[in-house]
Amino acid sequence: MLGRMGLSIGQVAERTGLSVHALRFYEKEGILAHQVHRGPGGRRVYTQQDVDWLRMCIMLRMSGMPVPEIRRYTELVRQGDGNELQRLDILKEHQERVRQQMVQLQDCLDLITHKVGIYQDYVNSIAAKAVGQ
Amino acid sequence: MLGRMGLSIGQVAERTGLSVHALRFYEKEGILAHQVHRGPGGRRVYTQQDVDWLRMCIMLRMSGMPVPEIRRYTELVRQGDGNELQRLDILKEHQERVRQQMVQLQDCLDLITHKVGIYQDYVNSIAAKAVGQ
DNA sequence: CTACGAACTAGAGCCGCCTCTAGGTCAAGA
DNA sequence: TCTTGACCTAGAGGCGGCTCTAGTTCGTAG
Repeated sequence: MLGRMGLSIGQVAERTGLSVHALRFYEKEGILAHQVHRGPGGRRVYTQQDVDWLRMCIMLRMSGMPVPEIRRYTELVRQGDGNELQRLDILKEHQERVRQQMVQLQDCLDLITHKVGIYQDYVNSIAAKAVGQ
Repeated sequence: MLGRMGLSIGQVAERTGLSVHALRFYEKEGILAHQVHRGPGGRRVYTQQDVDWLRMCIMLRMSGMPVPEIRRYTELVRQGDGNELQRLDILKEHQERVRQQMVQLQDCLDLITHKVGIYQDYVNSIAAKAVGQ
């Protein structure tokens, strides 16, 4: 049961939506800000902070930040104070990429919506004819 | 030189931004609405319509539609009139996915922007201190 | 002639990101 | 005692989407 603050890998999987496989993979990839503590039998014991960190990583991944870049960011955080400017650079760069991504996506959406409109009108007109006869 | 309407694979690559490899790959995957005509020596000859179609496919891909689904859509178009409702379904479904994607992306962007703000303030305050001394 | 550039085919290879397997430990419950 | 289930490690495997290789065939330019 791990005491009130400790979470098993399964519980973290539930809470984050990641698979236990993915959690171990992320750890191996150096994507955890603080080394995961081990309980009896060598089992991982996560804290709420780990879960919070993972949730942020999930946001970064979802928005397309590659694993190696998340690792670089994580390493800076692990190193501690003094590199805030570098962290800021990574975040700003990513922010810009996400903005561009959204613009692109909006263009795609406009095209799709345009085509949906055309097909919808066509399908409606066919249906109207069928009723008319 | 291919006559005024015919384009070589290289020209289409230039015009679409796809690689010639990708163009052959897309064709093999059944992602061309009309069979590509072949010129002397078995070389592909594309029309402007092919380019237009490819540009739409690129939009679908960019917005995350998987190749197999683009193929299904393409097949419907190849079959000709009568299946507009099915085409509409595919487009609407994708439209919805893109919308959700944008919402997600906006959430990510909000988080990132929030963090950028925090780091920016911090970095500014450090800079201010340095000036003050 | 020869040599270049651009095209061709079939199929292998690569990258990113997990996902799964094999073989094992351990604790609690029937 | 035996089984079940959650966990462990190391490493193989899979998937989507290209990308590249090998070995040719052309047509034009030097």
